[in-house]
Amino acid sequence: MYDRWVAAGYFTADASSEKPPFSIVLPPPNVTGSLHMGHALNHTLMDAMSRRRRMQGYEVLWLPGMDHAGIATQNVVERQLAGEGLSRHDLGREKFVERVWEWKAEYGGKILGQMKRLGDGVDWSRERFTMDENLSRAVQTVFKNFFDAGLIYRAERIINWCPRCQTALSDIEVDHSDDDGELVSIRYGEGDNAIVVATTRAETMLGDTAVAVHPDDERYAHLVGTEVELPLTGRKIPIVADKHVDPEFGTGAVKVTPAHDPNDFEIGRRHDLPMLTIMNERAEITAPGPFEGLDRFEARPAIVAALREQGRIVAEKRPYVHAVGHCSRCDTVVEPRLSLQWWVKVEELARAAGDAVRDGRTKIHPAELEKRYFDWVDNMHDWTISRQLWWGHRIPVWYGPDDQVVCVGPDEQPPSGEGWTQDPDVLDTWFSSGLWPMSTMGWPSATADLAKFYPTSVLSTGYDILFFWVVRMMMFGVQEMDGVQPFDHVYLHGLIRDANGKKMSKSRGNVIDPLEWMDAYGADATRFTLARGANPGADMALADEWAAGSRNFCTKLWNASKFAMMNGASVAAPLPAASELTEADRWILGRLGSLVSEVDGLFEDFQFAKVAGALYQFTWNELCDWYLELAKVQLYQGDSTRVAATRSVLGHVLDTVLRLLHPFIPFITEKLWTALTGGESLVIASWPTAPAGYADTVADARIADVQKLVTEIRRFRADQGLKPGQKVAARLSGAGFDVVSGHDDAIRSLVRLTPAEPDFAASASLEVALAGGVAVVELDLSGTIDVAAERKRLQKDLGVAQKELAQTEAKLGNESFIAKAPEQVIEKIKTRRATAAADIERIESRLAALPAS
RNA sequence: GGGCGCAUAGCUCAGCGGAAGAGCACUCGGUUUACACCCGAGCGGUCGCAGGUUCGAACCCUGCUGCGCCCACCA
Repeated sequence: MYDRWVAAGYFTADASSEKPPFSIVLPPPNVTGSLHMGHALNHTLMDAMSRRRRMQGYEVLWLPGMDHAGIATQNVVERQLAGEGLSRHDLGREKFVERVWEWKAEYGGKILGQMKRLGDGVDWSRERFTMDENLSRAVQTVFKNFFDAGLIYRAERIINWCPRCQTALSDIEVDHSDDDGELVSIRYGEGDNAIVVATTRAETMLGDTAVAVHPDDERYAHLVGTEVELPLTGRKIPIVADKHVDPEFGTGAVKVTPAHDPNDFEIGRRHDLPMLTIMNERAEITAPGPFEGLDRFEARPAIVAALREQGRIVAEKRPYVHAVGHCSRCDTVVEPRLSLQWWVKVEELARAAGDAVRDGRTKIHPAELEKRYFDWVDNMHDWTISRQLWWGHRIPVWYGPDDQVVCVGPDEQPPSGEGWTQDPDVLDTWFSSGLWPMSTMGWPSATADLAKFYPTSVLSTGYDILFFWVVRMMMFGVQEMDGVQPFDHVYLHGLIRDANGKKMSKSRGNVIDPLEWMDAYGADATRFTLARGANPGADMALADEWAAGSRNFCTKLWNASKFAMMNGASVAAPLPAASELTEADRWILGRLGSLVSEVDGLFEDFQFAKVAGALYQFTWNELCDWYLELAKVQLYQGDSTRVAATRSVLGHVLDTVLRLLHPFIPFITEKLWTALTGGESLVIASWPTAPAGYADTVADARIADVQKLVTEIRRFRADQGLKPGQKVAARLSGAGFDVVSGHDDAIRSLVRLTPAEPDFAASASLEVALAGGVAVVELDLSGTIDVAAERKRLQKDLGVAQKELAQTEAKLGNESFIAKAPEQVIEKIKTRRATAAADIERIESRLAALPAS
């Protein structure tokens, strides 16, 4: 079925169309990735939005693609090489990159096949990859533009370095965790001049170029400006005063290693200290001496031991838990490292990205998350964009023989001649994925796609990615598209958790695989489950039961449709006029109209869980539980006109429900709808509008009374221990019944009541308060009535009514309430009091009339 | 350490100023001619705790407790 949709071109967008555009770019999954529940959720919602818009007559573009995922992909291929006993250096850069492309061709993009299984209606003719030629061109263009505008610069800074991946990491590629460390106190200097510092990183002391204390710290005031001898090195280093130092922590004196610690780097800059690098890119000690060549974690105990030998350790090691950064890819402890990197100056860009939301050009849903967006945008640090990898977009900068630096635009020739070399680094993956909404549509060329579909309508993603991806797209888009935001709406869904509310993760082993769910429950049920849980910005806990419930719903829909079609449901004839229909017909059509409006409103508000809930409720509780049952009476006992009308109503209601459900449940609805209507495909069918002219408050009230009467009789039967199928003779009467007497057949059929014969002798009776008055139901229980059960029931009802009376009287007796409450509220409470009083009277007389048990 | 959010029926969640709701689970009853992946009936909550505002608070304010997420350079 999916292949037929694709082949028919339903998902292929036409940029020259006259229809209004609706566009979504798929957040590109990593080329190494496979479908997890978070994807399944997001894809379901994007698919639902785009399917609905397509049915509404929009020209829909849902553009798919993948991210080259620099570090992740390079790691995968390097691991593969390691299996062959090779490293990337054995192959060399060019061969290695070739190898990555081969890997991509063979194993990459597994997720795309999984998307088809889910039913994603994406435009496959426009599939993109961040390393595609045009996307690379976009990257180069932006780099050049930023470079020329001074928004990109090269600087030596302390950066997070992964000694295993051998690359710089951006802030977001570093995970912090509280690790156990040991704080050791080391005495620098001798005698009166001595000062004790505390550190968890003793090995960096070889690179110390100062000791810092707080300017107001009187303990050390006399030492500021003097020098101490750095143990093990014989170097003299100054003691400086810096407000960064916390006098309360440790000894109040801190060793300063500007080349290996971000804080110390800042202190070093403030005091113009030398930046002494003592570790190489593999985090091995390079300082000459006995420790040279040792790994940082070997050097630490070695240096502590050497210091102890000299009597420099003044306090024993003390366990200390502190936050330590880890590489998000390989979990190696990050090493701060002084290095020359390319940076994006974010201040202006971030402000513009913030303004786009402040001005309402881009709306974030749910709006509460705007606060987080502003927090992030207003406090952004400059962004390190160079990565010491081979897989990615190479930095388009060439260095010449006389320290020349040339940035090469996409249509320019790199400088040639002796001594020119290109920067060996590649760009951060987010640099290219941040251009996604533009680059996928052909930017920097002025393409038809760009004209038609940019800015995109909605960006849908998890709130966890708001900061690093959404913000970047906003910065790039606003900057490069003359201030036009990349999307009108940002919808943020929650995170998926397991049944215990824990985050799903491979290490916890609590991951639910959407593919397994699709095997077990079907793609439709999987999608519907996710939709039912999608409250904006709120996390959802998943369990198999939810999927089973959705599967049951799909089965219910199937059975109900089958039943309707077996009974001739059809859309061949137009819906008869309201005057030719029964109250039951008008009721369901009126409810259907409300449902359509409700669903539309909720969809516009990104309230997917509520859309799904409303459809579930209507289909199961109104259509199946009531209308189909009422329709049976019309179909089996009605005349030919009645039968034809009922078939038409059934057909139209079912038709509309299938259309409304299609965005969430595409496969089953397509199958049922084409069978019902003979139409080509529901994918290109029109979105329903509320059937006009059928809403009927009188019919609604009548059916509500029928429902109440039926429910009460059922309750009575259950209390009396009657078997559901057992037929009981009954006489129905009373003012309340007179109003709904037109539904006599339906009521009797729903509660298995047979007509009262001439010799009818009631042994039990029941009074039901309806909107139209009290209905009296007299039943022949052949003389046997469970008086105890009946008394119990009546007493329970009496208790409820008495409580209600007491509550309402207390309220109405409250002078302040009467003085200040709005009129409608008081009226409502008066009505409640009257109803309660009448109920009490009725129930009491019933109780009095009961024979003693 | 800073910021944000959440605490409502056994579970997952709606409701966010005027009568405590849904689905699932549970109990009871069912050979009702679409469906047992079903039908019907029922049980189940001083809305985390303590104050305050209000005629009225699950809903607004303050504090506390417990979770969760994001950010973060306290050696």
